[in-house]
Amino acid sequence: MSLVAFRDDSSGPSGGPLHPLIRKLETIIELTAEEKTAIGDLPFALRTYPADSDIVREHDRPTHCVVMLEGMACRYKLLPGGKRQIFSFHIPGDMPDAQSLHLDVMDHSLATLVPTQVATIHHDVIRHLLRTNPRIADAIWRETLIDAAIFREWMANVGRREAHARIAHLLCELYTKMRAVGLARDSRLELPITQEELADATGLSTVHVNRTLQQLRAEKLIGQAARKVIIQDWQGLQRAGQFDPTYLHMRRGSVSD
Amino acid sequence: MSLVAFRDDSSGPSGGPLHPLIRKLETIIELTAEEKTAIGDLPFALRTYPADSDIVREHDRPTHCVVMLEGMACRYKLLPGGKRQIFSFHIPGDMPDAQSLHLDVMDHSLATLVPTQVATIHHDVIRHLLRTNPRIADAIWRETLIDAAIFREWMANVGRREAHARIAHLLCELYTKMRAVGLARDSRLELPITQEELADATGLSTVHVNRTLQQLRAEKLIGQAARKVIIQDWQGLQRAGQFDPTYLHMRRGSVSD
DNA sequence: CGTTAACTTGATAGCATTCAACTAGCGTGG
DNA sequence: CCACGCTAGTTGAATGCTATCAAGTTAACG
Repeated sequence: MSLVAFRDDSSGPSGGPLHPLIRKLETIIELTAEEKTAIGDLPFALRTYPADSDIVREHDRPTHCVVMLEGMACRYKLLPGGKRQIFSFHIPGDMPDAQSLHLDVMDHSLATLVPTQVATIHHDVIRHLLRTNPRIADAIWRETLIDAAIFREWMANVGRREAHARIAHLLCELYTKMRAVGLARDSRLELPITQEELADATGLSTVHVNRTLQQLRAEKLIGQAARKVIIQDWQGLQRAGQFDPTYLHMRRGSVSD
Repeated sequence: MSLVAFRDDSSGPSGGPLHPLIRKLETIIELTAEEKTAIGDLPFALRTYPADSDIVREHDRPTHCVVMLEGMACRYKLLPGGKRQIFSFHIPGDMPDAQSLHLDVMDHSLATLVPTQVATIHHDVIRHLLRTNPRIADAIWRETLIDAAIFREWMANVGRREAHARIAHLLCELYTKMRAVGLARDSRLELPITQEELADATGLSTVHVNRTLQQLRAEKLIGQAARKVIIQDWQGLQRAGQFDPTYLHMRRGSVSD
């Protein structure tokens, strides 16, 4: 059902396995037919990971980049003492370790949340693509800058908002991002994220996340549902989370509601 | 006295106003003479700002990039409710709004902490430089990725460390970064940062920052000094802050002690 | 239908905030 | 030259948000 979201409406019959990446880049720039072909023809390897497994680990020296095709992943770091901070969630089309093109050692890890399929592409291949297609290089650079903007917003979220707003803000962001790539619609999003992961993303304890979600439900901002979030009051949720999507740098028209 | 740190030891007699940028890039890659000339010859405008004034504001659409020449600045965002989160501190050589090359609207502000001199360079000029000097483009992309790595570390700092470690970690980072460009030495760094700014960078209250600093002093990790931090126990401070400089992605040899 | 992971609930403890007042340092001006 | 005034830093008391601990409940899954 949700696969419909990935169908290629604009680039002809095939689509190809790397299509989610093309689709994602097209939310940034218009790609020419040649550019789409250049991406679609990239040699890659398909890899499938079970839930909760590391794709790339801190201290690794990757030789390949990862393109998300299906599933969901997160970047995180474990601190001495055992606490974990999650930095971002990633959905199909994302290239979560683009930084490894320029930074040789990983300073954090990338892990799956659910069974996930990715394409791995050798750095040399991508570097050649970027050298010969400056517009694609710019688009990917832009992507990494948006990543950074999201990190900043999360920093503000964790540092200066209280639990209620933090959770609301995160839900607003996830809904907005997933909606933009067709993974959510009608105020309904599949969220394969446990409360523990929500806690590690917001700097809270699981217990407090649980209570805060209950409060949001009591306020009729979101609805009850297993592994799924139903937004009952989008305006209210944005208000509660002080959500202003500017930092996502989406194109006009793709911002929801 | 600290101006000595800016003198150009490697590139001949002049240096030129943009020398801090060249120096900074040289901590990333070896620049050829031609590349240094290309940067040194960039047309720019000098601008001087008093302390506590905005250089770029949220929602601006910059047409120029800023290169820090002298002083200190920070990036921040004000949240509804009046709270402020500081995302980063910037020192001479930094290009704090490089993102404006690819993201048209500012999602945060850039402000001075002390009287500060910057060079502004038109986007078109920089874009031309990057197009004709791919290695410089890569170096600057790399810089923006390190920025992002620092954001992540700060997120973990704010989200998962308690006050004592947070402050210690921040001091370790500032010392390491400033030492790398010659703005600190002998465990001594000039820190024109108020406790309020420290608080907004760590997600704490000024009162708690004050008490935490006192504790660090009582533990003999740092020394008492106005507008200056003297590190009395570098090993201990790193331990207290769980500081591991990997995320700064500095070249081997430039990491201190 | 048993087993485990995820979620929920209640009670207690604690780190950090807030409020309010006070001190120190420093530049300005009488 | 010292008073004034402002900013930055300091201190104490009270409150509160969130964590922790421990136990129970639900849901998912083979």
